[in-house]
Amino acid sequence: MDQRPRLEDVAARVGVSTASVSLVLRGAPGPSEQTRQRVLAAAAELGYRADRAASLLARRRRHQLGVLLDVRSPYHAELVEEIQVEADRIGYEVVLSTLTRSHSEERALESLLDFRCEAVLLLGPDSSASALEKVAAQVPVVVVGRQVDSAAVDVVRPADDVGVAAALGHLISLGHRDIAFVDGGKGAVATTRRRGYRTAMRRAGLAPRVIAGDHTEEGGIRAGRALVGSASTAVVASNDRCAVGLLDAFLRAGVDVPGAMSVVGYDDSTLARLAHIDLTTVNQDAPAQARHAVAAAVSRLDERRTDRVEVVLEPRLVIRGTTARHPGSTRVRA
Amino acid sequence: MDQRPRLEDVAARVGVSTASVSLVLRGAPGPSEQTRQRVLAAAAELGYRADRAASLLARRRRHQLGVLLDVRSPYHAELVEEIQVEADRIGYEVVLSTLTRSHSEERALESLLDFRCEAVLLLGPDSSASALEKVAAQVPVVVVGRQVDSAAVDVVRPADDVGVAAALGHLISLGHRDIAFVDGGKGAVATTRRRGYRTAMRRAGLAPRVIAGDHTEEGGIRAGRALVGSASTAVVASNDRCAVGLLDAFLRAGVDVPGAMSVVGYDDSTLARLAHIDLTTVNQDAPAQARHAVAAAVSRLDERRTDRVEVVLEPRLVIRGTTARHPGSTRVRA
DNA sequence: GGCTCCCTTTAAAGCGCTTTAATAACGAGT
DNA sequence: ACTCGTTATTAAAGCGCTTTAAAGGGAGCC
Repeated sequence: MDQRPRLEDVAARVGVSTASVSLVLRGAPGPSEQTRQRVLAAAAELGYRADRAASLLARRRRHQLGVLLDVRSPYHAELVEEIQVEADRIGYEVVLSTLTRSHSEERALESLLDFRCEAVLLLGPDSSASALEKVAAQVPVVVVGRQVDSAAVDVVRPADDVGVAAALGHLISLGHRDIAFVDGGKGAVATTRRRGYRTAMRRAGLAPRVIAGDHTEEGGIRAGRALVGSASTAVVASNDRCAVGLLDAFLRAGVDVPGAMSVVGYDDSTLARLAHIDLTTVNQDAPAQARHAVAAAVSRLDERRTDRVEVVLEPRLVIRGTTARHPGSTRVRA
Repeated sequence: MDQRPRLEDVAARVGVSTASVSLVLRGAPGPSEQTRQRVLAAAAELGYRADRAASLLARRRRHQLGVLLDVRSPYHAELVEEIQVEADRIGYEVVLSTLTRSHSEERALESLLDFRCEAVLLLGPDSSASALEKVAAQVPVVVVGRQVDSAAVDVVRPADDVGVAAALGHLISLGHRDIAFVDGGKGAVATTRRRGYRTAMRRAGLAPRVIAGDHTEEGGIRAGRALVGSASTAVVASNDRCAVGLLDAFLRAGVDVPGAMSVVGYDDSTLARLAHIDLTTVNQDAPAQARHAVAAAVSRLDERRTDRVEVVLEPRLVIRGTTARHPGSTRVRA
């Protein structure tokens, strides 16, 4: 067996046309029960599997969603899993494309377009609104996780400002005033969170303090060092990985968390849930985001929706062990 | 623009045949410089992108490698990144398929076959040797990360027994005798490591002690609880995530690591490198594995290799902060 | 001017499947 | 017996691209 069996081979074996075989294998109405049985038997014997490239080409509809992700992000992994499940449920296939050091966002996206996905879901993309619009002209685009100022793309995102504000509110209610924010870098998601922090601080009449950082543990560690000995008694990190870096730096510097310093993360990744870490953080409900994202794509495709959709999900503050009352205002066990 | 431009549209615009356009766009020899320029210009103007399904179908070769992974595994993420880079370099595309709760390994693999990947790389698959052989009858299969008793599939794997033995050797040289192992569950990779542990312990004349567990932090935490108060003074975990769970359990139980208990992980994931965790662990050189795996696939395809290849890479023990001398044999600062 | 020869271009035949319009088969109805 | 309706089956036309054999067009040479 050097060649895989083709539709024609199955047809020949049963003694019917390829059309009949095609109909049977896709469960389309038409073929009689007898034909159906014989075709199925023959297909099984030959180990026949349809060539997806050929079916895609012949079919008008492709029922295929492209997902752009960063395979190294645990948060994306969570989203992908949920997207996959949801797509499965409604009969769509999912094509994954990840960015790597040799595969820029643009490149990975092109790869998805070459597959002629009917729609693409972009997880936390950094592309500009105009770049996204260009893509949206070809295929429905759903951006997950960040805001996009464009009428052309659908957006499903957590209300980052609300999430950050909730984190801040929690800290403020604990008596903290000097609350720093560790930045997540130049990315779109990071930018929104930083802005949310600035706004919420201003509203509370507090002075914002943004420390440079990024969305990795390393960034958190560097920021943590910068914070040691500062006036800040609490800090919000742009994401959980960064927060873990902070915890690390504080641990090494002998800064007691949450005794002397409260820390809040963002994402509620599995990391945060570890008892070891037990991080107070903000949960973004990945399953709900996945469902909405898939629904947005599919409603464009199957229901010919044309108006823009923006789903903003309320994040939920998850209070764990890294936050406590302000050291000055405490004296609890006097 | 309701339809994307086709080859024919570009051809019409330039006033040449589709054949010429195809040749130009793929950089094939033939077309004159002038034609080339005009075609490229027209293609750019129209924003033309080839339909991959159509090209794949028309082309004999597909230059496409399928990768089966678990998107939630950080170790797989690392491998995928390297595979992607390597494939890029030699002009292959990569199709990703992940297992999720709705997408079993079998299902994800089928998906890859439907894409008519020329070869598939399976990251730590749990399928039986016979199931793998069935797949290998259709397409070259490279299993990454575990042993497979079959002449039909290529294997690229770390010498897990050597890695576990190295971990054990390190602990033994530190004076430990009661060294437990936290199991990784029923998976193939976990099985190999468990066996490696048993063998190495026997060789050293020590009594093995295997604690139930799995490859998650939760599993580590449970195992850690079971170990508290036991005779063991050191423990090797089946992977890093599990080791992190152990650390967590010990921390909460007030067991000093590495003072009273040494811990060794497996994978050298980014997790382990965190200063916070600073886990002694075993590095498996993901880039090298990725390179070998891609090379194995490609040599079957491009060089018509037919004999089996098994690459066994020596893992490297990375000593960090979670291991120390046996508490009894210490008295260092007497 | 006629004839090679080489370089460029193209017509046309698929790749393996889907889909539609048409055909065949077969009773039922009158 | 003949028409009409149904239902089962298939021939054939693509889907958008690649590829090969053959055509076209000069340039160079005698």
